[in-house]
Amino acid sequence: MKRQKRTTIYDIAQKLSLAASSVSRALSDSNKINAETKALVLKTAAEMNYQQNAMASNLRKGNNPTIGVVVPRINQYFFSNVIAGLEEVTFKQGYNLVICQSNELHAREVEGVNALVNQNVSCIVISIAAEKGSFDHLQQVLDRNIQLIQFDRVVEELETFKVLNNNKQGAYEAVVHLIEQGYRRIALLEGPQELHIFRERKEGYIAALQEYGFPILSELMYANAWTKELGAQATTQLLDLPNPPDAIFASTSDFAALGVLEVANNKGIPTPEALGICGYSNEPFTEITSPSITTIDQFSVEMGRKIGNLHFREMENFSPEGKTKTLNVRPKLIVRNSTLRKLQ
Amino acid sequence: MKRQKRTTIYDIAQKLSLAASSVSRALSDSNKINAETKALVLKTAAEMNYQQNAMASNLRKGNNPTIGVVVPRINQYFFSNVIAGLEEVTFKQGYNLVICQSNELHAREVEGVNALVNQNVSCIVISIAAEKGSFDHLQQVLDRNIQLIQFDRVVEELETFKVLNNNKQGAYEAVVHLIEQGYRRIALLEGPQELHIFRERKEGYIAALQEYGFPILSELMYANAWTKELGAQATTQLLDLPNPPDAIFASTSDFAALGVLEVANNKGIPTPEALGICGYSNEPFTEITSPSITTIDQFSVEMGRKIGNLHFREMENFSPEGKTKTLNVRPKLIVRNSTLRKLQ
DNA sequence: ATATTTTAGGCAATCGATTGCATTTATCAA
DNA sequence: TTGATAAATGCAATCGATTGCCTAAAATAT
Repeated sequence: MKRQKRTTIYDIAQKLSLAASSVSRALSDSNKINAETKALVLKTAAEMNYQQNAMASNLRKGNNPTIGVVVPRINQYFFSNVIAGLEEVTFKQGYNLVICQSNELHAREVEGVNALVNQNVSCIVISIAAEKGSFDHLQQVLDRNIQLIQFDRVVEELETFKVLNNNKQGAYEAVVHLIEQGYRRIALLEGPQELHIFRERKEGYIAALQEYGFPILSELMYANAWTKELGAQATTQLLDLPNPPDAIFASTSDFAALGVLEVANNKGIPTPEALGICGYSNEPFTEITSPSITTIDQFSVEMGRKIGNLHFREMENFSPEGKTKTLNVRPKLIVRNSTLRKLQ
Repeated sequence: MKRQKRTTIYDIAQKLSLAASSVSRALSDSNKINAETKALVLKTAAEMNYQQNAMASNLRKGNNPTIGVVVPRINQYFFSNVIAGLEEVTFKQGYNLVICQSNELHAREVEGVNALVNQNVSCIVISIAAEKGSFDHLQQVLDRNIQLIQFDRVVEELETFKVLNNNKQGAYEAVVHLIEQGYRRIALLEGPQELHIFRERKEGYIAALQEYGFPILSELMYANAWTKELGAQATTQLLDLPNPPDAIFASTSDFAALGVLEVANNKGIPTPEALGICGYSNEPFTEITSPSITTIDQFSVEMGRKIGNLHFREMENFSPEGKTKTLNVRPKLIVRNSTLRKLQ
């Protein structure tokens, strides 16, 4: 295994009888170098197959042009799309993206964040795990003057940049739509209330009902139904009520909505006629179920781009006062057949 | 913006009146250090909020415990799952994962690979872009003695580790299944033949037909149908043939199969009775279409884990002769309603 | 009590690129 | 022709951690 050493600027310098500093200047396109020399260095570097050692450069410059990302799961539609959008922006800027997944576990989240701090990344982008714990690890990021951008699931009390969906708004619009379609007993599938996104969605649900003068009935609010199976289970119980709902808003996810739909289909309850169903996230599959599922689009790729742009814009004119800036992405209701009783 | 300097080993050394080397030894758990001293250093480091500077360490040690990944699209089901599986393994080993997407463009792939080489990562994991070009960039990786693991879509002529699905096998099994279900004119939707995975699937299709004595009919093989739209278009044309197929194997993707299904549904052609449909990849949605779609599972998360394990195993007992090792992941046919005419 | 081995810790070079400052060379003005 | 200025290049320190080599002290053997 012949380990051919990498070419360094010293190798180039020696070959050209120059100082390493000149080579460095030529490569970094400094203006303190003669045009001819620069051309010569560039040519020689290419010939010698030179590739800069990023670690040396970063060490000396004291910064690492890298953005670290920590998400619960990489292979979840929403997150993988955010990452895709973010990567688009970071790549254009010549930045790298380092990715960790927390698997919804707090301990892994902490480990991931620390690893990124060690790398001295210039920014950490995070959506916190469902399993909440202390947020010392995030405070540390701030103390070290590493930019912190939280998105979607955030620690509210921490003063950082935040990029959020307006969850209350999304839920509100969904429920208003259900009411306008003539549904009168609208049930809610809730997510874990430790996460503010689920609290906000619940608020939106309540706000809409109140605005239209509907009662808020606790028997129609079902806690912790955020998978397909739990959604199905919740549906079975809700439909067994003496006075069952005529619509179910699965505010947790489209997967929960899918569980609802399956139960309805199995029981022969026609959707949308006898039961309206609305999900959250606009997963690709919602378009192709029968009937297709009404849901809320979160513009995930766009959200990723927004995060990236936020970082690079702040880098330039970093404003100490702006540390807490919050960007809101307005979600959009996607009306499909599972709630469409009336012609629009 | 007060920029409080990071604590370094020198700070700790000074505080304890020790040499930096001793601090380093204590932190790296060397055996050349007294147990008490070690404990003291560890305690002080924690108090002073010390975090190692990974760049300095990596520079000195000449390696970067990082695996770089280049895939066409991060947010594609198959790839995001492979990455998730890979991350699982790399994280356990304390390795980082750096991710780039090529967007199917050769130029971006080259840029991404070069960025990773600059970072001096210890391994590059790649699935090449559909837009093929020279593979000098990959040759360079090898020349620099960085491990290269190709997966799924590979440059065959390059001697590297490869982790593959047995595409021929998968396609073969699918077509045999169709034949056993009584389908007699089985059409094939092909992907770009520059990519070997699509060539192999075609081979599997042909092999199955031949084995059962069926003719290979070029009019039933439709090139480049690898999106939903192209799949639908292909189906329309195939069904307009004087002697149309009674089954369509969308070897390119489940999305193409979905396009087939939609056309069939629109035309009122019953599936699976009059038209059998089989996709490829086992996308989540194939389970919930009506009818559900028969497809081939690629064990993507498992594939990611295999890639990671391959790297770490080879690191230990690196065997020069083993440079070309190929791991095959055997795909599995998932039979669903879109091809099920007979009771099993 | 002396010689030998272990153990703990210090010194200083090193990884490769960058950069402030010093120096040389070229250019121009007087 | 000489002095002043600008341009190009060299020198050497630096970023922070690691590690080979060396020395002093402690532990063990003779």
